Amino acid sequence: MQDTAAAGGRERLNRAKVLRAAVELADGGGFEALTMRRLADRLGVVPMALYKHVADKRELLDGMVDLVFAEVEVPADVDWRTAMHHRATSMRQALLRHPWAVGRMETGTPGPANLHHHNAVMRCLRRDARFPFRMAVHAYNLMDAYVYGFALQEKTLAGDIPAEAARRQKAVVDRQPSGLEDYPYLAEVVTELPKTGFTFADEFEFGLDLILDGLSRMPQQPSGTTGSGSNSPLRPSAR
Amino acid sequence: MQDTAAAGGRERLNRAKVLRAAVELADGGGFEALTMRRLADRLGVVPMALYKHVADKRELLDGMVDLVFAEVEVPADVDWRTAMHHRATSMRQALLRHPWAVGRMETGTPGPANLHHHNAVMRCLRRDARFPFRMAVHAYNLMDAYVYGFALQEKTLAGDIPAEAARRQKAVVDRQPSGLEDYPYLAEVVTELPKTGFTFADEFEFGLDLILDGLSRMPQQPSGTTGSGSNSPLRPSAR
DNA sequence: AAGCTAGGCGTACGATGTACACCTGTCAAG
DNA sequence: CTTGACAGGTGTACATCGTACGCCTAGCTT
Repeated sequence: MQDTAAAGGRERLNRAKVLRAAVELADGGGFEALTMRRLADRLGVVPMALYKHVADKRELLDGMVDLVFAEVEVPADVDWRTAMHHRATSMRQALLRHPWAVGRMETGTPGPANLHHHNAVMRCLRRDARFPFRMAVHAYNLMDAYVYGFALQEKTLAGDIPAEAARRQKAVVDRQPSGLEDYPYLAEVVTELPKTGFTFADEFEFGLDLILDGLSRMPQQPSGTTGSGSNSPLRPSAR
Repeated sequence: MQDTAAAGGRERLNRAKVLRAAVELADGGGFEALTMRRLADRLGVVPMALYKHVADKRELLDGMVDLVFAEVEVPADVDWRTAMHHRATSMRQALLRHPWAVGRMETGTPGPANLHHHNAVMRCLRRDARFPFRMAVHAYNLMDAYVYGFALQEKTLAGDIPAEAARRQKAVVDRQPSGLEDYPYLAEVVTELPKTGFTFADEFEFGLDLILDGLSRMPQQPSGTTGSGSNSPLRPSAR
């Protein structure tokens, strides 16, 4: 069996090609553009041919998500705070490249890149940051929630496909005059925010730093490698 | 026109009934169970009848999301930290009741409850917490990202419909023996976490407190009503 | 030379959202 | 009381989706 072949010298399909094409398709046209039929078209093949390489659409998506995980870097040779900062921004960027993956990174059956990634993050938190087990879990959940949640916001506000947002933004504002007058604090956002040089990158950085600062203050930090904060051994205050 | 009537004494439909039934349907069977045909069935009506009350499925979903927003409380008569804590847990609980809404709260055209909610939160941050405008935006984005992201994690880990998770959990672990041996830090999570009395509620609380603590330390806080933290006027450290 | 098999093809089915035309009970206007 | 408009429920129909099932063939193994 070789790759060139079949009817007409066309190259044969394989799982990797299917997954890559699927990612490209979804990147270009959004999640709803990812259709078995369109994917088959793009590969010059009949829809049912895909099912020789993926069991069904769910499994296709699992494979695509694992490709995204493979793009996320978890550096191992730096202090934990730098590593976690890097992995967070790396994840955000991957999700910017693949908006269809937002909200789907932890659904379905995890692939090898997924497992590798989570293991690497836990290793960083346990071995490098020396968090006690339970604290490492806290930290992981907190960081993941923030990163995934931010990506979700960024996607829906900045637009899944770069057209939507403008339209939606306009639709809300155009519901004048009965619109923003009743909501002065919303009106402030609409009128003031554009003047501030708002960028999602800065916004992301702010929250990420605040979270990493908070984690740096948690107990069981090694004295040398910790971040900027003093490390008073405190849980976040009870309320 | 009265509500009883039409063919056979059956009560007439209206938008509110359609929306409520749609929410119940999605609550019970997950998002993919929400089908115009099933919804019509449940209302004892033919599918096309629904289109006299909602323009299309997108608008139906917009209306449903607004019902969820209406369930989220933003107390106005307490200090900002308490208010924000309450609104966050209130949002989390609403999303637990309506898992189909996770990741969809800010999509589509915002309804009145949505606008009211966002205005109330911004009012709390600007008027009560006295954050400078840009800081209020930072705070809002951070809290929202966390709450939405946490809800997303909780949904996919605990299961959209309460069956899934167990199956998925098992599927991963059962991929033995080539499974967890290569991932010692993941293995630790699988074996240790069940022993720790892990609950999502505690987990949520941890991150939320950390974030609110961090925000309490931000500049322009009034001296009296702030939370527990000291308020050194610092942005999160640059890195 | 024989035949096994991987992988592409064709057809077909049920489910979905919804366009369009129709039909009917209710109520306001005369 | 009659009439006509109209709000709202009905029926049919279509494009599109995922995918089950069976066939067909090229090329490798024996």
